[in-house]
Amino acid sequence: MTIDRRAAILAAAADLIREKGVAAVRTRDVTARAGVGIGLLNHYFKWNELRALAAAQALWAEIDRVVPDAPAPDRQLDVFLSRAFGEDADPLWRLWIEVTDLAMSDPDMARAAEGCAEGMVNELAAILEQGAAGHLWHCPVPHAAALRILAFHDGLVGFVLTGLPKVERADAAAHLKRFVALELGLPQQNDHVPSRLV
Amino acid sequence: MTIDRRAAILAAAADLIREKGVAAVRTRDVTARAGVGIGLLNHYFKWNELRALAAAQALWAEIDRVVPDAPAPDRQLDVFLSRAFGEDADPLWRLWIEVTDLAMSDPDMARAAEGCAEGMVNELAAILEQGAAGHLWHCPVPHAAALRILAFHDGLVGFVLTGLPKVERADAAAHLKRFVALELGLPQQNDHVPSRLV
DNA sequence: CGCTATGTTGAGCAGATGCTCAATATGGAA
DNA sequence: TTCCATATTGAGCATCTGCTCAACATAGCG
Repeated sequence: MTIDRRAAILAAAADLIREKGVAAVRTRDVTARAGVGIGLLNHYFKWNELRALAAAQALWAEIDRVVPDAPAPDRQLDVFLSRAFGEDADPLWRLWIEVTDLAMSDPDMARAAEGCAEGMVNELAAILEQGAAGHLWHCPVPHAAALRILAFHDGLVGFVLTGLPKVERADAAAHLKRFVALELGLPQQNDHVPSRLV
Repeated sequence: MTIDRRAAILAAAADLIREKGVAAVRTRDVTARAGVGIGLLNHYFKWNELRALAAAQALWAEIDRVVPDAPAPDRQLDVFLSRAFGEDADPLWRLWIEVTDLAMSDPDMARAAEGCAEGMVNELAAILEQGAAGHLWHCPVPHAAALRILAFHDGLVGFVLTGLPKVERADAAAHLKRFVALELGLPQQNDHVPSRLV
């Protein structure tokens, strides 16, 4: 039995996408990294398919790297909020922006990224639901609340990463914390939200 | 004095970008539309510069088309909210997503789009400030509030247009209305926000 | 008219890139 | 060992695309 070179090609593509972004990766880069001939890539994949599968795999890998487990829902939420605009998470969100942009015109990409998007919402919704069940906060419709929080976060992340418009990371984090507190009926912690922002 | 063919090239590029998106437009498309030779484009511009200038011009044109004037700030806000997720506005937001994505790796694009981004924030901030001055609502820091509202809107628009994750236009509009009402201390209008969402 | 400066043209260049396909290697069955 | 199906290779093809540059057109001036 030979090594599974199909999987090697997919893994190489995902690695390269994490390193250079989706748009910058070429078929030749992938086959070189995987240590196989150019022809083999086209034997197993069409480039659009491979790129979409690899991008989704890269997204999951970044999500796993950025969103670690925590014991209790309130700790999980703290971790989410404190890492939301950290530079550690930049690769994830750069990739996310690129993938969603491509998904507008590439059906393969749209299909492949579907699971990631739903996964992110569901993961946050689960945290919110657990916290609500444990009376840590109030959250009648966790899925909808998760959607809102992620939408706000997504928008702010775009601002921070593109500078359109220019927003400081710390300000973005403060905005998000304030929104989440509002959303969950938690008391505002004014040390986190400078009066210049609200 | 000859016709200003430089302006014709820029205008043709902007038109094509509005029709097909930034990524789909080629130098040859632009010169053909402008009715000039290929060489003239390169005489007056570098392609990256032209693309960035034209994209910014296209953005402004879409903004002007989607955001008309209204007499009073509360009417302006109503118009903003009711059009925020209308299909009329799709071209604007598709373009916006593409431009911000490109701005991450293209300094020309980032510089050209800067004004658009600041303009959108300032325009909304002005509305919020006027409304606050007229005691229509409460808004201590209009610029920060405008930033938050646009960030939330941007995030939701991305969800609606890419389907990552899938969100209905009507739900997105309801979420945004609720967010704005919360932000401005307005009473919630429950007919606009189904209980399924909150 | 001749002369010069500026405006304009488009065939063709150079480089990039996904993909083909004839040739070759490999592994297992008979 | 022989044979065949499958795996694998990479030079080369076809296409695309921004840009060059030698040639040509035009307008203003003396």
